[in-house]
Amino acid sequence: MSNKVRVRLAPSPTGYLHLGTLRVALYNYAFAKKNNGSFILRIEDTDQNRLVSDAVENIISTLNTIGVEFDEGPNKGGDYGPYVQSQRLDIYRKYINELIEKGFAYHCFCDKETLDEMRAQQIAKKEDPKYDRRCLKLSKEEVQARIDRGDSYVIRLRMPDDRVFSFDDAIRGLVEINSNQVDDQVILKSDGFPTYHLAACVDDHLMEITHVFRGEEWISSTPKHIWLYECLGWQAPKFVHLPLIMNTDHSKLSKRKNDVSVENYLQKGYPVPAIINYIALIGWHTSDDREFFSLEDLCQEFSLERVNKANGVFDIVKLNWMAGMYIREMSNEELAAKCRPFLENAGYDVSDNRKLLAVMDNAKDRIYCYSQVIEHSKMFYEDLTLSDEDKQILAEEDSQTVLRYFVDNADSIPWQDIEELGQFIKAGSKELGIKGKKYFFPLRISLFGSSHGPDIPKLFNILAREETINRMKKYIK
RNA sequence: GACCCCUUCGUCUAGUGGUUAGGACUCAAGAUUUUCAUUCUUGCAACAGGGGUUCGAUUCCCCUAGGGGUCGCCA
Repeated sequence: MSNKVRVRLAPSPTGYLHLGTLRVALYNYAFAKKNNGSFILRIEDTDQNRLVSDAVENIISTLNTIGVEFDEGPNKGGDYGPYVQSQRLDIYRKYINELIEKGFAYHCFCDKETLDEMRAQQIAKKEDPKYDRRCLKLSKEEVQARIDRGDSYVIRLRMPDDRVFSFDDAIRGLVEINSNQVDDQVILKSDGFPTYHLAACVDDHLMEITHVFRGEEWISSTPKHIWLYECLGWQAPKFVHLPLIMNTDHSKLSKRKNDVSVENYLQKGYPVPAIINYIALIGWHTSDDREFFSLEDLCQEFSLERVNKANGVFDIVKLNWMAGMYIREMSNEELAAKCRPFLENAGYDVSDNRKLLAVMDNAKDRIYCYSQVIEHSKMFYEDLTLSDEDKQILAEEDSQTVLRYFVDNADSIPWQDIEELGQFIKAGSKELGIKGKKYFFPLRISLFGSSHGPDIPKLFNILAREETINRMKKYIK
């Protein structure tokens, strides 16, 4: 076996790509790149009841748009396939049989009701709920008889008694757990599918995975996995238990309290690099004050030593700030390309490229995701709806004078240049002897639909001559 | 409840046996701007508590507390 680093992302297709899974993917990917290793995608679809039909598709396509590339995987191929667990059932069966033969695993015929009752009794007696191994006492003949009879059964892993399992976690260091705390885990379900524990261990070994990145919720079942490797005569990989991402109230990040699927953020039009950057920073940081990292930066800078131990709160406010920073860094052309689908979807005619770019320039400072471009551009593409208060302002004599002034001087307005527009507009104020709100409100209201908004010269520039004059004329009595 | 993991501003974090404990987000104030947004400046705000070890602990050790995770034929 080579020493080459091999890591895998092993999502179960029970939903769209989760923020937590994204972070594991990012760390895996960066770790692989940094160490010249391989990154593998493996689909863990052993729970047939919770499958979501288009989840695999979503997970792969989302990972693609994020930009993490796999060296091996379901639609990619590789020497260790298949990369979908439901296609590896015979492999698992083989090792399960081996475990049974060696006495490390046994048949269990207890049904759900029996187990529930057993647990209830144990809890009542203040004991730790654990399978009491009643089926372990069954003789070979009894077991065979019940199988022949067609009784439904599962296979359980027999954990050793009173043995301390310890492992050197890459993030936490030495972790020790006594086997007495660990249940005889079901490794083969009655539907013939293995559970995560068996499937993941077998696959990680067969696929020569060197580092297992996963959330810290797996720490307490790690003894099962170590034991499994031992029973099969295999060497366990290095475990890398990552801290969890939490809701603001410090509960485990959940659908109920946050948008947890990456899809949500993609749909809203958060810049992909911002999503990557923000998520990577929950639980990882360099030793300096830097906080902007591209995927490439991450691949260069990432190290396990700098992954935090403590859970991290997902703070949408900071994500929004960071996303806004990425948008402000974009050129108007880039932003237009990203926003175009949203604008077209809203039914706006964005064929005038000059106008589109000017609208983008204005929106850039005000949004943190592309979908928000609508609320900051609708006043340039739709007819304005004015409040009664604003209508009154426009009806005032000074307002009328201001509007008429610009309509009458349309020919001499320097429409192309914001600087010159500014000067022209200032000069108008002097000439009319109207200044401050009296001067600027009618302009902004008639052109923009609100007394608060972009600079007047920008408004002129965005709308250009024809539309500016038309909008003003509309409110001249 | 048992076991395991964790603990620096509200949040993400940097950091060291001796620092005014640093940065970022948020918030507040100010500047710029006719207004809004952006930008800039300043400010508020943390070493969970108690014992040790030490000349000296935020930093090392122990205990307590708090938070989180696990205890499924889910992953």
